[in-house]
Amino acid sequence: MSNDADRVFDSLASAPRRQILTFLSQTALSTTDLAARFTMSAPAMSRHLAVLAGAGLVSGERQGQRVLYRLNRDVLLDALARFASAVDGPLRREAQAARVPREAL
Amino acid sequence: MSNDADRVFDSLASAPRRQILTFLSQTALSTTDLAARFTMSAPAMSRHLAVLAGAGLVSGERQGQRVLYRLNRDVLLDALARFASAVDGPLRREAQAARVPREAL
DNA sequence: TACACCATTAGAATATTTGCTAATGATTAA
DNA sequence: TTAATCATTAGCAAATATTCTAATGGTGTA
Repeated sequence: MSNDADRVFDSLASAPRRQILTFLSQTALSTTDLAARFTMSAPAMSRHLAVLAGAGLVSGERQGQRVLYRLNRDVLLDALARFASAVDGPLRREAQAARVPREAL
Repeated sequence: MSNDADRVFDSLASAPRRQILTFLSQTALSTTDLAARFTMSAPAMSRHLAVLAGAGLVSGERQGQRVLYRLNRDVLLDALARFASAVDGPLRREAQAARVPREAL
């Protein structure tokens, strides 16, 4: 019964996973690359990446032996924006409708 | 060792808690009010509210027997915006600097 | 083929979360 | 004061999450 927002916010509840996303916002990295940056075992990192991928926040693409993970920036920002809209109170509703598209910021 | 962001995102990992925040975005509500809307015991709701209050996302004010909880909208939106900025890649950095203040949207 | 390396899955230990009921505090009203 | 109501804390059980090491799978190279 878990929807997209559930998976995204479950993913973001982990500080290491949020940090992973910030690393991936700079460049694509492999499981081992990331594990080294975290002093964390590769299996543990692999699980974190699986959680993030399950939420659609990252995508892994095999490049030879390695699997390069990249951030799906739009999925993440859309989820944040969607929830931000949901908690924007009645007074801000019309402002929401006239919101400037993210690309224009 | 948990910082503000940790507490905010830990809070948001729970679907009921996210829903609580959307309810509170409309109006202040008491523990019992909220428990009734969730088919959840009052103690369970009280704990959720304690978690949210610990993250600074809501504030409770006693009004006679009841305790009215309100959403601290700015704390929530600031946390979301801060993380969104952190994952905005290099290409968007300069756009960030020129970002339109939230109030102007 | 045989070996090395990277990634993932499996299994286990520990810790945390989440829900309940029961008990305790706090406040108002009879 | 006594009773009623709302909120919270305490104690417990079940489920989940996080980490490790060991085992397995996939890929490239000698």
